[in-house]
Amino acid sequence: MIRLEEARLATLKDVAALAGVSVKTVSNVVNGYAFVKPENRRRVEEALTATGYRPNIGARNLRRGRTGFVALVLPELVVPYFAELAGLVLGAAQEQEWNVLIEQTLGTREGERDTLASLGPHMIDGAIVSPEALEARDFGELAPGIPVVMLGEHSVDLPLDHVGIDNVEAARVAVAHLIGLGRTRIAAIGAHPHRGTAAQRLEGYRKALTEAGLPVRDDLVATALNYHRRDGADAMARLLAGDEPPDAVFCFNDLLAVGAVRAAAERGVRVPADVAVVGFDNTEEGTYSLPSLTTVAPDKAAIARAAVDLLRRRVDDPERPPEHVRTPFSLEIRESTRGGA
Amino acid sequence: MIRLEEARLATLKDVAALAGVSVKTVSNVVNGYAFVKPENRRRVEEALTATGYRPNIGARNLRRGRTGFVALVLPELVVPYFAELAGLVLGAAQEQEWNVLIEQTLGTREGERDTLASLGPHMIDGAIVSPEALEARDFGELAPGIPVVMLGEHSVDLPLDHVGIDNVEAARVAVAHLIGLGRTRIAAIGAHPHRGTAAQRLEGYRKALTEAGLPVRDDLVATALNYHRRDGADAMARLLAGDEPPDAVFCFNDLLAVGAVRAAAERGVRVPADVAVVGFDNTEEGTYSLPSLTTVAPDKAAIARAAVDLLRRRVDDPERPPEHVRTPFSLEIRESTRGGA
DNA sequence: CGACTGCTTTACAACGTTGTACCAACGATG
DNA sequence: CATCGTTGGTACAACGTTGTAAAGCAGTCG
Repeated sequence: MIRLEEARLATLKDVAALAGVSVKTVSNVVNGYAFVKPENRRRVEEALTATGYRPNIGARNLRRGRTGFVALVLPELVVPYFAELAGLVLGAAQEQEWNVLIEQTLGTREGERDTLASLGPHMIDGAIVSPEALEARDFGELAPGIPVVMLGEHSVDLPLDHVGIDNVEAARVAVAHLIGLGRTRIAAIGAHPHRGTAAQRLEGYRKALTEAGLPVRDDLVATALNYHRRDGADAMARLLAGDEPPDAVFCFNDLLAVGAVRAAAERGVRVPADVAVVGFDNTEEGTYSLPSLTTVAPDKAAIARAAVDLLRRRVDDPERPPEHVRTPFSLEIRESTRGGA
Repeated sequence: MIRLEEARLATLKDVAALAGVSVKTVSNVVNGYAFVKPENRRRVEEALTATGYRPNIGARNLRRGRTGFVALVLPELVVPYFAELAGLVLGAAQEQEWNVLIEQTLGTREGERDTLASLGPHMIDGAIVSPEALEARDFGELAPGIPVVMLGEHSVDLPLDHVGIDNVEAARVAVAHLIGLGRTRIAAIGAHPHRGTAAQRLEGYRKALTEAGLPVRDDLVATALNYHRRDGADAMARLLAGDEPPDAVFCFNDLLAVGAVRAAAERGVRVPADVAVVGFDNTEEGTYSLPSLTTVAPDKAAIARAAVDLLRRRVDDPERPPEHVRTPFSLEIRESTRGGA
């Protein structure tokens, strides 16, 4: 049963020798060029399967000037939203015959800059970037002219393609839902000095309160420097320790919400009876948590698809004007804002 | 402020022309060759920064016969264990100057085979594979001689490098913990016909019961064809509907455990009072869930590091005998098996 | 002073692929 | 019969890089 594999992989040259034609003819067959004599085509195809030929992508790309790789630059895979999104982007990219290089920036400006710098310009055809702390000048690090699609909101106002939901409106809807439940001391968790999405969600939060004639109280806006469960728990603990603790909390992502729920439970504060909680991202974790999470649900599949489509079009035509795609979202109402346990 | 970027990226030739030396001398400087006259080195370095030269990875790899890419083949990024692991592998690979190509197989044999086949042999230096349904013959799809490191247990007995914890022992420890709480009707969730790890964890489960003189009852072993939250919930529902419902459950991963806890809660069954629950993987989700999850905690960082190290050594010396690395684990005891709510 | 040694640099080929230019048949057209 | 367009095929160069071999130039030794 021991089978000696040929040490070297077959190249066009090997196939050509076996089929008795020129290298270029084999290349033509491989690339589906029309004008090849049927007889020769057959011979080449036989030789192709006989040798188990696989094209050398590197060499092909060197010649063609394309790499077949795109980078997906995101903060952290351990954040379920990004893990889910990455999975969907992987799928969408596969349809474009693109391989995806996932790069983690860890959410810091340093990390984002290093990543952009390290992505050799020759390495990728383009990049899908989900920035957290990126600023305009950081884009100088990207190789000149690399096609980029941005995900989520970004404060930097660059002429780049962009995909995202209407964060202001989504936040407004979420908070309006809480107001509709009769809650009046509604807190927000997730304010952040440098994050574009944070600013927008905060704006939506304020808008909803104002529209309902409720005061916007600074002591009910909790900052979170990261968006992990721990940060949500810490923020909730601070809010609950205040003089007038909130009766509802709008968290800027599901992880913060999970942490907030946990912190509440640890203090004997019931969700939703004492505090209603809304999250953001509709990660699967929130549908099984106790209580399950009411959350803003962006259409992640649509985001992934749109991002890859946009990148494809940008790569094919670098001169086209930048496009902004708004993807839909919905509000998933679950136990954390409902009567149920 | 408009800056025209040069259309073409600088190549060694451009740098050489600017510095007034040969292409090879520039290459030597770039690669840190020792014997370059200081004067020339200085000139080259100036030209290097002046042109903003970045090596063309594709061309370099074509020449060197290495690609600088490794594939990480895993079932699904939405499974937190794999997301966490992927993040760690990304970090470890970065230290080896490797770029990581993440491929999702979706846990099916088809997916795993397609993935292996699509990874052009020229595309990667090696692969780290976390198989779920893979069988021995599928490895024929991998290009002959591609270095592979396997993660987790695999039933296929191939001469491959391998990293994983002692699943039998880990499962035994987990179940022994439940027995130590005085539980006697201990169920298992996660049996699977084709999964190597499932078989091993089941063996550990049986071993612990037998050692304690408890009967192994087939009606307390629940199959899960996937390891998602939904599968855990379904399995738990089936168990609770039985004649003698369990007073403890050992789940083969944390997602199953989360689903099981949810299903119990929906039926008014208290965790841990009525049913104690143990998970596996120590995902962060389990530390914030209500109740928090007692779980087997593999050292994921150690796994990632070992996998990358092993792959590096295999790439450097394809002839070395396969190595099996056992990474440590611990049992994290939390609320789901403790007195607390 | 010739030969050897060690440093420094260069020209050239090669990795595997594809675009360009060109050549050779062939049948159809003038 | 000369010409032309179509079809089928090939040789060569080039993408950007690095290994090899070899050459130039010191200085040193016998």
